[in-house]
Amino acid sequence: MTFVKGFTTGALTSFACFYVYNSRISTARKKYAEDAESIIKQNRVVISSDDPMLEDVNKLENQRKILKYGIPDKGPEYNVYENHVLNYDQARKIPSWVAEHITQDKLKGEANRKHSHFKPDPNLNSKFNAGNDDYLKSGWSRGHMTPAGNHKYKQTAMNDSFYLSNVVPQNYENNAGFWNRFELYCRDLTKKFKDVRVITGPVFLPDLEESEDKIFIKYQLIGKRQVAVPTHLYKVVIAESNNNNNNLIALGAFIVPNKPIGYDKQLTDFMVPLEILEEKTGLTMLPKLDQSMTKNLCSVDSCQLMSRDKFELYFIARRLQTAKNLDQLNKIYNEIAEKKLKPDDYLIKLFKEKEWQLKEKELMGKKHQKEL
DNA sequence: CGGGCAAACAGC
DNA sequence: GCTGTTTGCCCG
Repeated sequence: MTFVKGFTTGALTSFACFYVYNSRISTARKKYAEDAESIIKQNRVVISSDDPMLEDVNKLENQRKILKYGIPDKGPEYNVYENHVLNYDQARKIPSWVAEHITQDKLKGEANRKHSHFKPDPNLNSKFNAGNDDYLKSGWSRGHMTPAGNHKYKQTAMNDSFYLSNVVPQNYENNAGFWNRFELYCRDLTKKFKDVRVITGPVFLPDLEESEDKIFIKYQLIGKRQVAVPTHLYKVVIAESNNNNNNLIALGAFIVPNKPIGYDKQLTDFMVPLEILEEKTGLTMLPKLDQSMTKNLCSVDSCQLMSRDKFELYFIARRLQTAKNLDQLNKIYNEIAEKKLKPDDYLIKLFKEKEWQLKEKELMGKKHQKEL
């Protein structure tokens, strides 16, 4: 079947442009193009279904016309930072995924979050950037996707994680509690696995209990820029080791509600098949991974988060180290008894060291006052 | 570790 | 005068 149609001078020039500039046209293709050109010179364009090359040429010409003013741009496919890579969702003003590689070396170092500050990401199109004021007094915390604690080895890497391109509105209690323990668990995996890779991001899911015959996804928007509050957060964890020439790749996918999660819940309660996570996010997470070569993370590892006692002792230990005087030190230490926790040897040692240090300091202070 | 808030301060 | 940034102190 052959169609013959008239054409305008515009079509001729656009075709000529296409012909001149598209260097990808092969020699064989060139012949078709030349044929096409000779037909064009006769004021006719022939599109033939049994002439695939010519049809191709016409398709491309048509595409050029349709997209005369450019292709709608949803922003970069991904942005690269010192120690993480992410894709930013310009409509929701949050990342759609954040990828990172965790090793033991990266978890050691002097980088400290007190030297970092949340701020808009200067690498983004400012038109779509979120601001601190969007989060302020919104009722939601600024939750890191790749956590600050995964970048201890380098201050600039940690600073990068404080760009709001790496942040989503997260429930306070979830962020400080369950999610925090989840992140600690990921770091802990580096003790068993040489390489740990994690992809983290938001998910928007319908509340099936609330819906009846029709299903809706409902989510809050905060601030003047209307930053989207995800209903859930996900993590894909890939842990690898090659001990005894035996290459083990462990894979786990998790979807956690963006709300307080108690100690009664286990990490495995939130495990989902990767396919489900991919379906819900619209992302093929690991296109280059042969999944038949992987094992379930929670079958080769306990997937056990830190217990309540251990966790509370853990951050009491952190706070002990920041105590500035004996009064404060004792106050923090007394919390252990108040919460009916049993201090471990490490914590007792830490307290004694700090106590000695502060006593010394206060003694020096008094001596100094007397001299004056 | 994960966060916030308010006072003090600098700058226009 | 107001506004944005730093500092110190607070919590789970």
